[in-house]
Order: sequence, then structure tokens, then C-alpha cells
Amino acid sequence: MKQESAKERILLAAGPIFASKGFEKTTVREICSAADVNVASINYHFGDKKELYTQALILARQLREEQVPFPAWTDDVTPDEKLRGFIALLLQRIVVMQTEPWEIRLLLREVMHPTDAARPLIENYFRPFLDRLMSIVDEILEHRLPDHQRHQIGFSIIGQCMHYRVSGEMISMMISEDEYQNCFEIQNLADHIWRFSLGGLRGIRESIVDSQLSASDRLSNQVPS
Amino acid sequence: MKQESAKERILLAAGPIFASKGFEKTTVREICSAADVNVASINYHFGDKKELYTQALILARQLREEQVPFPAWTDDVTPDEKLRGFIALLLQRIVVMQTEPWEIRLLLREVMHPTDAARPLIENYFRPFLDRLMSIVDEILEHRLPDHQRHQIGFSIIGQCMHYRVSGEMISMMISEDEYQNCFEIQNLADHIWRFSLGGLRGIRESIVDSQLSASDRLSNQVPS
DNA sequence: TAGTAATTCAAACAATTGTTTAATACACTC
DNA sequence: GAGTGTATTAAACAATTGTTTGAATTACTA
Repeated sequence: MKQESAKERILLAAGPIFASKGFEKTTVREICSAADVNVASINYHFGDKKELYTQALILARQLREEQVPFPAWTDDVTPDEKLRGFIALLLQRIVVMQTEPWEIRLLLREVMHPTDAARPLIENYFRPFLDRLMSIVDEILEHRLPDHQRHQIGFSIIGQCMHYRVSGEMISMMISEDEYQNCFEIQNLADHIWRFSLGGLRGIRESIVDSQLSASDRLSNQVPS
Repeated sequence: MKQESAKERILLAAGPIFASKGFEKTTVREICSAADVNVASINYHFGDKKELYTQALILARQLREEQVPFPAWTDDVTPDEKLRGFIALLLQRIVVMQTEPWEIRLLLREVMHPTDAARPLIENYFRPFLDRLMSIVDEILEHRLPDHQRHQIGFSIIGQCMHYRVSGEMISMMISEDEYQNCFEIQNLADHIWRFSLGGLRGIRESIVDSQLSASDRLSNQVPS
């Protein structure tokens, strides 16, 4: 009298396993063991392993169709504080990712190995991050830069965060375990990246002011020689 | 009358294959076929597949050291210029995709998914690289921060560069092809990352000055109540 | 040149993989 | 309740993996 059919149990068991180990390293026997079904069941119900993976991907997408919303900031939150919140959120959701549900992790895995035509999915997930970030940058700079500069700034901030995901293992090997435990927690990292990026932004803002000044110099305020 | 011994041919053949497919997906038979040796040769000369991988990594590092030595800066180069040079060098080493030598791909693979073979790599290759960057940072700040902060700064700069390598695909999805062609050349990126990082460093330097001031306030300049 | 050590080779080995099979158990209809 | 189609099972299968074996060949030395 099991609530879920064998097919459902396989699908539900496969998702998290695929999400954490990927397609290649996941064995059908492991899935069947987790789903408590016979080894032949995958082939009986899904045809083959690949089709099961596809179904798991589809299921993940259905379950996560709606975008995960960003926190809504009230009006009294300063742009600087928003940036701090954004960086912490990015670190939390994409870098650590343990807190993310398996559906997201599975989809993200697909993102990292861009073999399939899952392009729109990628856009849907990452585009809001970048857009949101750039609008915060606009606020901080009190100025909307040309797109390519906005993008470069966005990638500078995202890149700092992503590095802890992409090279996280290497980083943990390069510094002492003690330092890693104490100084590379999410909040520590968010603080540093926040400060570093605020500095970078301020430098850019000042260079804007300079260029504007020099531009107005050239235009209307020629210094008499 | 072959110039290269079987052992050498195996090593030379293994490098590019490991680099393009990774350790798991590379089969010993493929390597042996490429090296034109018997299947048993790997085990005879190297013991097992894993040791061959380690040797290939070591070779990659040696070749890379010879190919791209670090520039020796003269005394009149300012720390800021050194940072600019460092960033450009890093970008040049890791971002260029086409005509990219297998040594880089193999090394970067190890960065993202380190195996046991990564330990000596870190000590001999990556650590000195990070140290170099951090010493430049020390010069710019005219102050040696605690290690964890030096590391975080180093990772912030390296992370910005790495992002264009690791997420290059996603980046090209986020921006128009036109913008990508015109504004994301290596020199453009180096300029931006350089400026952004200089700003970040300046922010940190000022926070040092502030904390030193407030520290001296507390220590020797107590305000009479 | 004879002999010994090092190397190469085809073949087999053991383990793991995804998949198939054929018998059995179950569920449902008439 | 017999019959029929579906579902489950243990076992085997075929393919691939890294590795080992033992004989054959080569290279080197005394």
C-alpha cells in the first residue's frame, strides 16, 4: 500500500542523486537502492538511464518554474546596504548551494556544463541576479554607466563570489584550516567582497566625476593660457 | 630508432588527453593508442593510471614555468603598474581559449576539481603566484595586513579574472555579441579589473588608516571628559 | 657471442557499468 | 475464480574499465 508508485519513487530518488553527483557518476544501482526498487525497474519504467535523467530535469524545472524571488527591500535601505545584502545572497544561494533545493542544484549543474540547449533556463536564473546587481550599482553611483561598464562591474562582483564556488576546494587547500574555518565564513566573505567592491565603485565614481569635469573643462571652461 | 622512449611518448600523449577529458573519462587504452604502445605499458612504466596523471601534471607545471616566466620588474615600476601587469598576465594565461596549450587546461582542471595530485602543484605553482600578488598588494597598501585579509584581497582579484574563464560561456550569453567583441578584449578587461581593484584597495587602505587613528585615539589621545 | 636484464606484447582477469531476460507475483476484468 | 496484462524480481548479459600475467622480443653487458 505504498503511496507512491515505483516509477515515482525512482524519479524522486534520482533527482537529488543526479543533483549531487552528476549524470556520469551516478549509478542506476544507487538510485534503485535509494528508491527501494529492483535494478531493472529504471529500464522498465524509463527505458534507459538517460531518459530518467531527462525526466528528472523536466521535473526539476516544473517544480521550480517560478523564479525564486529576491528579498524586497524597504525604502529606507541604502544602496550600500542593498549591495551587502545582494552579495550575501549570492554567496548563500550559488556558492554554498547546500541550502538550495535539489531542483536548483540539478539545473545549475546543467548550467555549468553547457552541452544541452538549456539556454533559456540559464537566462531565467542568472539574468535577474545580474539585472538586480546592476541596478544597485546604478544607485550607488547615482549614475547609469554605459552598458559594457555596468556589465564589467557586475561581473567583477559576481566573479569575486563565484570564485569561492569554482575554486573553493583549491582555496581551502591554499590556506590553513584554521584560517578557513574562522575567516572564510559567508558573512566574513560577504563583508570583504562588499568593502572591496564599494571601494572599486567609489574609484569608478570618482573617475566619472573627473571625466565629467574635464569634459566640461573642455566644453565650457577653457582655462586661459 | 625512435627518438622518444615509450615512457616519454606515454607522458606526452597523456597530457593533452587528460587536459581535454579529465581523469575519469580518459581511458588508458586511448592514451596507449595515441602513444602507440601496448596497453600494459602504463602500468609497467608508471604503476597505475593515477601516477601517470600526477606525472602529467608535474610535467605541465614544468613546461608552463619555462613558457611563461614571471616578468622581472625593474625598480622604477610602480606597485600600481605591477598590479596592472599581474592582472593582464593572469588574464592572458587563463582566458584565451583557442590555441590554448594543454598544460593550462590540465592545470585549470586541477584548480576546479583538485585531486590528491594537486598538493605539490599548490606549493610549487599556485602558492608562489598568490604570494606574488599579495606582495604587490602589500606595496600598494604600504602595509602588510593580516594573512586572512591578504588572502581575501588576492582571491578578489584572481576571482575577477577567473570569472571570465570559468563563466565565459554564460557571460557571452548575457551580453550582446557586439559588446562582447568590442569591450571584453583582454586589455579592456585588464583595465577594468585593475581600476576596480585599485579602488577596492584604496578603500581598504583608508579603513586601515581610520582604525589606526581610532586606535591611537583610544591609546594616547583620550578626550578629557 | 652468450647471457642477463629490461621491455613489449597478446591475452586474460576482475570489477563495474547499463541493460536484458525469463520466470514469478500481482492487480484487475469478465 | 480463471484469465490477462502489468509489475517485480534474481540472474545473466554485454560492454568497458584498469590491471595482471607469462611468454616473446629487444637491448645491453661481460
